[in-house]
Amino acid sequence: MVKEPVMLISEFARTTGLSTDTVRFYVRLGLLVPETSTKGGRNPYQVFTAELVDVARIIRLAQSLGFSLKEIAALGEEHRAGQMTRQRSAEIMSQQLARLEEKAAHLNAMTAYLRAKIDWLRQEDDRPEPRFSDYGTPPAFG
Amino acid sequence: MVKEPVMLISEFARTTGLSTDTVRFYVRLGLLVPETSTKGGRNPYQVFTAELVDVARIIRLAQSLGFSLKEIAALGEEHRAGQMTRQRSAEIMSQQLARLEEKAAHLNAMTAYLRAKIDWLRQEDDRPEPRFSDYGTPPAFG
DNA sequence: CTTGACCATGGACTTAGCTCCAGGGTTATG
DNA sequence: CATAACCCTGGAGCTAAGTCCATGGTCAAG
Repeated sequence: MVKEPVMLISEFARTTGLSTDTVRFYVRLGLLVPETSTKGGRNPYQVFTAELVDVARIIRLAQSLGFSLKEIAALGEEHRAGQMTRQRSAEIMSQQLARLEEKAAHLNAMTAYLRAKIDWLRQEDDRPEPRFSDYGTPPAFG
Repeated sequence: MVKEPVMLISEFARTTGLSTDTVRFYVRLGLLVPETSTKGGRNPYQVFTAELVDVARIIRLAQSLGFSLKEIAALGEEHRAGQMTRQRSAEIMSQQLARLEEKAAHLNAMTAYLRAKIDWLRQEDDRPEPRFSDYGTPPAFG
């Protein structure tokens, strides 16, 4: 038996780089679901596992890629809510994956455009300035 | 001479899919810099060019990739502020490009993780569940 | 059994990014 | 010149995502 790292909120906050306030905030939103310690009396302490450290990292990453906490929560919600079959879980994750790939496409469009523009700027020539519309994803957002 | 499409705010809003309120908001933030019409008397009308339609698209795209309006504005600020050399512009854009590539790395990490997990879910085997920390970018955010 | 380090709750406050008026000017049309 | 259809400014209000107390309970050390 390897000892699973288990910690209280402030240590968890330190290891994830979040503030305790933010951690509690995420717990309220259901993004993080810590266990309940027997300690703490009427207001029991929350205990966080190593797994939750991973979850926290995913949350921050997803967030930095433009997903809202609500969207991120939805994922975990469904995961815990129903005792889903592995198949169902896989389906949901595939949808999530599709959204990531969409973002990747947008990213590639912007990257290509920027590259072209940088290139254009570096050459002292008189080709026409690159236009974003030529590199873009068609006019669809979300 | 091809007629550059020039429009007033409501048409611009329609073609970009933004609300006029949002457009005005962006103008206030300096994200969009329309020209000033001679019409409108004391409160002159703003006129928007096709170029700005492109800018609006870039803004929305960048935003969907997790850039804040402030970050997006900073880009354009510097662009307009100094009469920059092409070299300088290229440098700034290269930095921007680096940020995009960083995001791309994050995206790839998440994508790889999700794929692994989906795969794991679909196989009814008993390999260990994939851990995000094995796919991730090291613990650095921003 | 006191003291310092934690923990919890609840609520007020902040910033970003919009959205929604109200009030008033301008313009094109008949 | 009336009237609809625009335009402008200014300010209030809203949601998301935190942040910042104040207040009070719990625990471990000495």
